[in-house]
Amino acid sequence: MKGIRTREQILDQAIRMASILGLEGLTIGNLARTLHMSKSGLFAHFQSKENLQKMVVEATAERWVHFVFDPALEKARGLERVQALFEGWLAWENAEFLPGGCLIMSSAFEFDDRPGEIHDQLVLYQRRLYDTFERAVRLAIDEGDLRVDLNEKTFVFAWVGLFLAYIHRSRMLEFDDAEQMLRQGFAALVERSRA
Amino acid sequence: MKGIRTREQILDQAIRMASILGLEGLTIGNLARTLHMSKSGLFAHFQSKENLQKMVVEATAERWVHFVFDPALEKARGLERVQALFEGWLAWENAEFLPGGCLIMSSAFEFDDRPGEIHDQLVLYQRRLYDTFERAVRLAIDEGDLRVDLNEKTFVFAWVGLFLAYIHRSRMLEFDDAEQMLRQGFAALVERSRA
DNA sequence: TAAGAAAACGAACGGTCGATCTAATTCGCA
DNA sequence: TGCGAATTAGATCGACCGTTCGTTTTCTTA
Repeated sequence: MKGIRTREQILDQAIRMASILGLEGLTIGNLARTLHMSKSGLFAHFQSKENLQKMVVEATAERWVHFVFDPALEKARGLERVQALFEGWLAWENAEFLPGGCLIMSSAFEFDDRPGEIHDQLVLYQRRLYDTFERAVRLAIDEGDLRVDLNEKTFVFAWVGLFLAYIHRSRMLEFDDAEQMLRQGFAALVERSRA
Repeated sequence: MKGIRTREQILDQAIRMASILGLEGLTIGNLARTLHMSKSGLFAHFQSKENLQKMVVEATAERWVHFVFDPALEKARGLERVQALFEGWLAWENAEFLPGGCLIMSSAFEFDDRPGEIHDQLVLYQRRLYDTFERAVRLAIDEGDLRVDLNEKTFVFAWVGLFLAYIHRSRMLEFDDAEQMLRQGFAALVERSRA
């Protein structure tokens, strides 16, 4: 019973560290030291490093659903829901439990050339994210908010691009106009996609 | 004399490996093994791991200038040069000497939360890339190819975003329509920016 | 071609990695 | 309260990390 609770705490901290150091930079010794635990005691909760990484990715994906997807689902289908996904994803990127930013996206760039189960798992969640967004855009078209000749894949491609450029500009270049440029870019994307 | 030549070969291979494994994933032992050298013999060329990483980044940036920037400079200022930068950067991303893709961009996502000299060096080159692109767009405006009310930062922000989305879609999601979507997205960006 | 410089080598260092034991502790529940 | 199970600690393993050392090989050139 207690084990489950501590495992949650471990995963919580592991997500924090992985968002900064990456899934490979995350080490069991460092994680245990931060949590004032022994390496072996922590290790017992997971059976391998790779398993820990998997669980970190899975727990992060679950949080994403709760933090970004579920609230947007409560909005009416159409442009309103698309906007909610946009705001939710942006808030997610800057959430206090992800000090290094969206772990799913940064892990994608980390593991794009490293085959294995983690890679496959990440691909799965990336595609779900695209599917989620494309479905919301498709509904916005059906609802009459966006142009009928709009390609939802094109829309989401540009959307993800703006988001990645935002991450790059805010985290790497440390320009403080990054959020403004993201919002402006997305607003323009929406405007030229309106019905 | 010979040392310089071997160091070039080492850096050549180091760039290859770093583009796949990242600057941290690159290890001296692995690099030496691949080149059929001893660790110590290779190490003598650089004085530390960090120094090797710095030289890898510097050598990559030099190549970028030769591969992307210089050819574009031979084009006439204006939209033609912007297009040349676009094509050059895309060819760079898929160049055979960068099997893992653009090292500058992937390193940026790797080091965005790791302070130090490498981070600062990367920031410098990132900003140069933005400056280069923005200057080319500015010239295209001055030449009358693009709208006078166009903000070159906004244009480049969207451009970089499309490029990052392309990397993500082609390398991570492994969708084969990535290049098509990039070209289509960039062409649309140019079209709505025309004078 | 012989001498000095440059380059590469092999062995070893302290440290950390993930992983595996056994022993001690703590927990849940009859 | 006490017992069995679940959980944590501690010691240790082999592998690899970056780094240093003294030595040997290879190159350069006088």
